[in-house]
Amino acid sequence: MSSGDNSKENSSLLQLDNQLCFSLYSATNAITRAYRPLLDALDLTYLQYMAMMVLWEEQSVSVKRLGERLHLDSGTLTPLLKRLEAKALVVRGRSPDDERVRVITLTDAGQSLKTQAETVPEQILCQTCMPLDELKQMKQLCDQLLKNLAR
Amino acid sequence: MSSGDNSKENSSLLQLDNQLCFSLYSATNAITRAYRPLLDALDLTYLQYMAMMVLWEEQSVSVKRLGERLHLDSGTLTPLLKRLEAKALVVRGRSPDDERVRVITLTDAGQSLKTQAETVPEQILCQTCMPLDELKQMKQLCDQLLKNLAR
DNA sequence: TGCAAGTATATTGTGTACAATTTAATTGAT
DNA sequence: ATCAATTAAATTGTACACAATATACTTGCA
Repeated sequence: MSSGDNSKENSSLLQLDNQLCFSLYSATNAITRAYRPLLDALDLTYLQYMAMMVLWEEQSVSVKRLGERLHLDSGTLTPLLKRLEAKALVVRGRSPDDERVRVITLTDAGQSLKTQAETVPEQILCQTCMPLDELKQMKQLCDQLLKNLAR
Repeated sequence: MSSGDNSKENSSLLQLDNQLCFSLYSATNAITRAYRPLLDALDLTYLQYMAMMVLWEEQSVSVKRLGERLHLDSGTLTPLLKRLEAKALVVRGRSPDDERVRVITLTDAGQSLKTQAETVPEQILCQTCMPLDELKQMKQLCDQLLKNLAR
């Protein structure tokens, strides 16, 4: 090989990290696909489901707060929240204290969707076919990575 | 609490898996963001970079083959490949054996971009601030998950 | 008090993902 | 040889992500 060791090292380095990033990326796409048929029954996308989870915990949040919880900005959240409002799952009000702030509040329909949603996690857990400790380990590593890359 | 243990169990179950899926999802978004400024220098998006990596390995692939490597379909790949062609990094030809098959081939410009790309992985590796063995472990867990969820 | 700086959300534009459908070429069974 | 079934890509439509910018409200200080 005319280019020798150096080219080989660069290639394998390229591969190592890419395998990691790409594995992460592919696993995320795969799990989103796994959720899809389950969430179709609730007429929610995966992101909408995540937003609803925050609301099921907090009842009422600002766009800023929701963005902090989901690590997303208003460019993603505004259209998402309009869709949830169109489905009558939330109301997009204003804070009386600060007219700039949108206050997203769960409706009764939004609240009652939680009962149906509670069957979802177990089904996904099942489909992963992985022991709980490995899933926990994975979560811990992802959280560490996210923290280290925090913008 | 009027709803008692059952509600508590459902909630924690809901949380466990969601923390996993959501951590995975957030980590993937974070790493894509980390790549962005580096890839901007190459005028590539993260997905375009991944497609180029397949091409740097294989020189020439069908859309089907590329889709198998990236776990994506023609709905995602066709517009992507048109963009790469518009940048003159690839040529979208046809197989002489089978006119249905698009054969994507690296151009000289596409090939020579590899040299610049070789500096990227190390920089990302650095930014993760994580030991290699943890990254490898993470990759292994993601690969297992992907395999178990394979469509 | 008035206005510059800051903050919260919305908008615009580009580029993924992917389901569903369409188009065009190939194959295989009769 | 022919045509139904299959296959490979492309198209259409919806919904994220996110950079860059715009808008509207609030705050703080001269």
